[in-house]
Amino acid sequence: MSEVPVPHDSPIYRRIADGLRSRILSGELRDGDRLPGENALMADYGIARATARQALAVLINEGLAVPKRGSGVYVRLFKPIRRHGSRRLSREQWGQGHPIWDADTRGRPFTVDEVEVARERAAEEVAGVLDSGEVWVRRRRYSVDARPVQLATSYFPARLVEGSAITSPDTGPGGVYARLRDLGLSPAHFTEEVRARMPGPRETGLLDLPGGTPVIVITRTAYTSTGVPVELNEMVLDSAAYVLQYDFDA
Amino acid sequence: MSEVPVPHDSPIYRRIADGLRSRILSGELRDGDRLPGENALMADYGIARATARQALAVLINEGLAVPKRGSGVYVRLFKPIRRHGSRRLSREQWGQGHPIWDADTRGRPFTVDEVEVARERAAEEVAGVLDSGEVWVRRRRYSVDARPVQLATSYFPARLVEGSAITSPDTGPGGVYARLRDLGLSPAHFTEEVRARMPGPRETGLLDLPGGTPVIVITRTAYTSTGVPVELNEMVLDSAAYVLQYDFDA
DNA sequence: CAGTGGTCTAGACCACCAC
DNA sequence: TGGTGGTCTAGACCACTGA
Repeated sequence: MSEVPVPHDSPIYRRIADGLRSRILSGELRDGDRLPGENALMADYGIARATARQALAVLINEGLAVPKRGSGVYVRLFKPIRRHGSRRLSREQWGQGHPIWDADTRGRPFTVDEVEVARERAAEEVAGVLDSGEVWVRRRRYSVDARPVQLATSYFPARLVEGSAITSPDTGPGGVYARLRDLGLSPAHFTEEVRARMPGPRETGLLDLPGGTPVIVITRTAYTSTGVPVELNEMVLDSAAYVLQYDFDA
Repeated sequence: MSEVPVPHDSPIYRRIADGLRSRILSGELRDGDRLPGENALMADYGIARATARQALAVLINEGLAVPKRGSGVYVRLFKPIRRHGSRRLSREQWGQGHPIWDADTRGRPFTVDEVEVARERAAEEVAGVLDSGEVWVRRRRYSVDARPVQLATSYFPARLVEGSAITSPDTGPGGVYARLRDLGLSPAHFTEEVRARMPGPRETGLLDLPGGTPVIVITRTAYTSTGVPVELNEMVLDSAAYVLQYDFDA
C-alpha cells in the first residue's frame, strides 16, 4: 500500500467497508457467507488490527453483517414476519396487489415466556393515556421458532379490570380481549404509534439482537366504542424480524 | 484501579457506558448536555484512549449521544414529527385520547430539494408491484426547518402516466395525486409496509444522520378503486424525526 | 491556540469455536 | 490446537471548534 497518506480521501476503514458492502449488495456475497476476517483484511490491505476491526464494525453497525465469536463475520439474513395492522381493509378485499417484501407467512406459532403480571403505579405517560394512576401490567416475550422476536407490555386501568382474570397470569380462553368483552369493555378503536430506535441493553439481551439491529416500538391504545381507553400495549419488535402492514382507504 | 483483571465481569468500556446511560435516562444529564469526553474518561478511570472511545461509541450507537467534532459528545434530542397514516378514522372522531409521544405538530412547512425525475426500467420488485417494466420515477428530499427528514421515491407505471405533468419536475397545482385524478386514476386504497433498519452511506449523507440513528422505510402502494396499482412510493425517514400514527377500528 | 474528536499503528492477553 | 473475534494499552498525527 501507499506509504504516503492520501490527502483528503475517505479513511481507509471506510473504503474497505465500502468495498465489502458493494460485494454484499451486488450479491457476490450472499446470506450467511463468511466475510474476510480481521487477519485477512490486515494482510490484504497492510493495515493494523484496529483498522480492520473498524471496517468490519461499519458493516456490523449497518446490520449487514453479524460477528460470530471464534468463527468469523458473516453476511446477515433478513426473513421478516408480516404483521397486519388493520386487516379489515386488507388488500384482498379490493385488489390482488403483490406485497413488495417477502415475508415468512407460514403459520408458525408464537411461544410466550418471561411472563410477568403485576399491579403498579403508572408512569406519567401511561397514566396520561389511560386516565388512571394505578394499572395492572402484563409483560411477556414472544418467540417464533425459538427465536425471540417481540417484547410486549400491556397496561390496564386498575379500577376497570380489578378482580378479573386479566390480573392473573392465565387469562383463560380468548385472552385479555375476551375478558375485556366480559367486562363490557370490548375494544372498538385502536391507535398505533410507531417509532424506531436502537435497543438498550435489556432489549438487546431479551431479544438476542446482534449489533446494528434497531427495534420498532409500537404503542397501541385500545378504546371502547364510547372512547374509554382500556389498554395500552407497548411492543418492542426486532426490526430484522418484522414488516408491518397497514391498509386503508383514501 | 485494580491491576488484576476482573475475571468474568462485563468489560470496562461497557460498565462506563452503563454508568453514563443511567445518568442520561435518570435525567441527571439532559438534552444537549455535554458528556465527559475521551480525555476526561481516560483520567477518571485510568484507561487508554481507545477504551474511552469504545465506551462513548456504545452510547452513540444506541442513539443516546451525538459526537460533535472538536467540541464534545452531547446528549441527544428527540423531537419527532407526527405522521398520520389513515386520518379518516383519526381519534378526534370518536374519542379524545392523549397521544403518548410528544410531537411537534405545529404546522412548519416542508421544503423540497434534490428533485429528480426520470424514466427508468423498473427493478424487479417494483415491476412486480406495479405490473409494469417501465416506470417514471420521482425522487426528492423533504426538510423541516432546514433539517432533512425524509427521502422519497415514487414510481408510476410509464404507460399510464406518459405525457402527463407527472413526467415533468413541476406537477402543477395539487401535485401528482391531482394529476392522477385528471387521468381518471384517483388513488382510493393504500397499503403501507413499514420496516426499520440502519441507513446506508447515501442515506446517512442525504439525511445528515448521526451514528446510532435507524431509518424507517415506508413502502406505500396506491390503488384505484378498481384495484389498479398507480403509484409505489418508498419513503426513508429519519427515525429520530418521526412518530407514525395509524388509527383503525376493531 | 488549546482542547476535542477522528484515524491509525503495533503490540498484548483472553475466550470461544471448529477441526 | 490454531484461528477467530473481544478487549485493552500506549503511543501518534490530523482536522475541526471555540474562546
